[in-house]
Amino acid sequence: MAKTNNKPTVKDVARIAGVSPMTVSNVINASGRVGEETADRVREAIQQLGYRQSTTARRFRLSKQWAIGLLVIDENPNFLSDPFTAELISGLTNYLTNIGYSLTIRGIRPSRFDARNAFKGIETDGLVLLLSGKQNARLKYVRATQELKVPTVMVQEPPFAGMAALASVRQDDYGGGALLARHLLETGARVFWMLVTKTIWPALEARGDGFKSILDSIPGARLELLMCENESFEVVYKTTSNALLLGRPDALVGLNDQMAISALRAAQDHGLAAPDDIQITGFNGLAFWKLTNPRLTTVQSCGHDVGYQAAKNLVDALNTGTFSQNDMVLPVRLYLGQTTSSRK
Amino acid sequence: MAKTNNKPTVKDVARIAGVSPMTVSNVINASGRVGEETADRVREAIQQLGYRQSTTARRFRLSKQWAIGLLVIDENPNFLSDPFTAELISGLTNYLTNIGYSLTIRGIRPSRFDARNAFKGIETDGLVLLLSGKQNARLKYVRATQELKVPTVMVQEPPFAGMAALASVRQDDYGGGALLARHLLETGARVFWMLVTKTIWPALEARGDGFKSILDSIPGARLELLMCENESFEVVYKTTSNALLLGRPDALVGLNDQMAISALRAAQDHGLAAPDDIQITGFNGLAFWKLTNPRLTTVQSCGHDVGYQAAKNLVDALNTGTFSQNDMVLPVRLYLGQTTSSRK
DNA sequence: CTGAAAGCGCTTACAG
DNA sequence: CTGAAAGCGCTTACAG
Repeated sequence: MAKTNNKPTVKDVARIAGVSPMTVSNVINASGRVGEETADRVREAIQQLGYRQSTTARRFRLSKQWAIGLLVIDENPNFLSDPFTAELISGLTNYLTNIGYSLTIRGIRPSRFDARNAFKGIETDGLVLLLSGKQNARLKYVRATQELKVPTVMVQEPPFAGMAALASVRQDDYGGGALLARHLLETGARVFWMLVTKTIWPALEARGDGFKSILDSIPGARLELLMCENESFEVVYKTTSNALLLGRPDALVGLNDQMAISALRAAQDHGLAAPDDIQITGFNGLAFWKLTNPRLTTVQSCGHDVGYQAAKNLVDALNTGTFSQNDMVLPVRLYLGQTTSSRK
Repeated sequence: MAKTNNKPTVKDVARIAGVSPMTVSNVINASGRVGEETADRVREAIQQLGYRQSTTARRFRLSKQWAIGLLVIDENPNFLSDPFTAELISGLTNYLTNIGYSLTIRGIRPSRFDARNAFKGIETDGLVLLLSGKQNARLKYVRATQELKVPTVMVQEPPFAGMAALASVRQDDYGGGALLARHLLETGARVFWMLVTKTIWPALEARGDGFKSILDSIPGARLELLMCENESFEVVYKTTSNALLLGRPDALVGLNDQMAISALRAAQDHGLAAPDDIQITGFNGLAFWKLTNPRLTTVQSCGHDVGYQAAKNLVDALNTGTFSQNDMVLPVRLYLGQTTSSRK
């Protein structure tokens, strides 16, 4: 077959330099078993021809991709606009880029998930999973990804039992929820409304569960759920606003900052001031949180670290054959803002 | 050489189905020149073996990647936290995923840019460029990318003359800046402080230039630049705060919403209320902007559309050989919020 | 230190 | 409708 394009190859370089292709290969990959003089000749030929190594051919030959896939299962196609996800991806790429790996991101909407086609065109050395949905749905996604037979790290998700090629890296969302509950209880709050959405994210669930766990032992403490169709400003605002027509909690609990702020706006428009009339807490404390007014009481997430550690754990597993740590849990910390009272 | 792994190949499928490898290939790629019965036998064999086509081998064979690269030149390694960039990427992936392409993102810090190594490991059918820095630095990046010899689209950047394999897709930032200036002039404002950063983004420059262009013909109108080391909350807050000790403009002009809000907080802490004591405008109106309080007067960007059109334009060029449009400019619109006065 | 041979998995002409 | 041959660009044993 005729060449489809005229890019120079190792063969061309070899001819110009008067050596064999594998000597060229050795020079490029710095194997160090080439004479200095020969290597110089090869480098000159590379310059002269403008030769660039074909990554595709190399990947093919070595059946190694130097690439990690990130799979996000989200109903929202614009999942990058979530600050935690953006931080997570930053952490992943910061680690991977340094060691010459690239990250391939794929977002799939659960309603369109099809085990046969979901991973078409994806070929990576490892996989990072950010899953949403009910436990059995998440298990389904994990089972499907296992067919790719590559080491996999789930982020923001507790481990599944009995899957060796699968590790977890997550932050202590449960503990963060507990921190918020203790703080609010100390201010005297007893009646709580928690904003939840139909899309289930295990991390958000953990925050909620951590919060509830503290209330259980407190007499008089009461938690109600405000179910929002999705986490857009409009929906959270409207849902909160409607609920406030019928009652008023001591505190509104958002499972992330966006929802907390949306609810805060609704409360303000009902003439309620934070923290005196109503308290509000969020979760994440990333990027835009510093711009919130009043500054939100929140738990500072470590999305970047979760991504960084997930990538590190995964690449280590690629190199050693096993995960050094099967469930990594990173700490979070409470940040007191202006939307909760000081101790009463 | 022995096989490095035991994944089934077309050969294995062919043997089981009792056909030749190219018949398997024809079935997989639905060439349609295979008898129904034979095709069924092949599909059964695929099922039985759990065969998955090797994307790498296919890419290698056809020297086509079905992949687009996004190159971001940014001093900030966490460039994903910028709402516009996140929207842009959403737009790119939304278009690309639908047609079976993937997006490879690479962020490079200008100080570390090295033409020889910048694109190591990147092999894509096309390139999208989001550049920062001075004009001649940007030109340098573009020249370097041209060595990859793939069609390239610059986003948020006006076209460079005389480069055929290069097109531009951007929004009307200049016009957006002009909209804001006209609006502020109508409120009676004459003295403006514009928040600028050391890192030069052509889009932000265009916003500033558009703004200035309107002031030029207005007697008494005065523009001063507040130079911020970077666009973090802390720096913009501090810079604005220091400046407010020495004077007070009629309006603060942020070239994006983040900076505008940061400046607004400084103004508030100086006892200035918007819009009565001081007016403030932003730019972008994406994601978190709805959460701003008071709601910022801004220009609504279309980062998603810019990304979507850039991807479409690029893939069309891949298929046809030339760009149908060399400079696409998308419209923006003014959104009046609560940080500017109504007409006086 | 350097090279001739073989092959990674796939698909495009070209025959039949 | 189906197949035998060739080759995409690279690198790993294996010789010398």
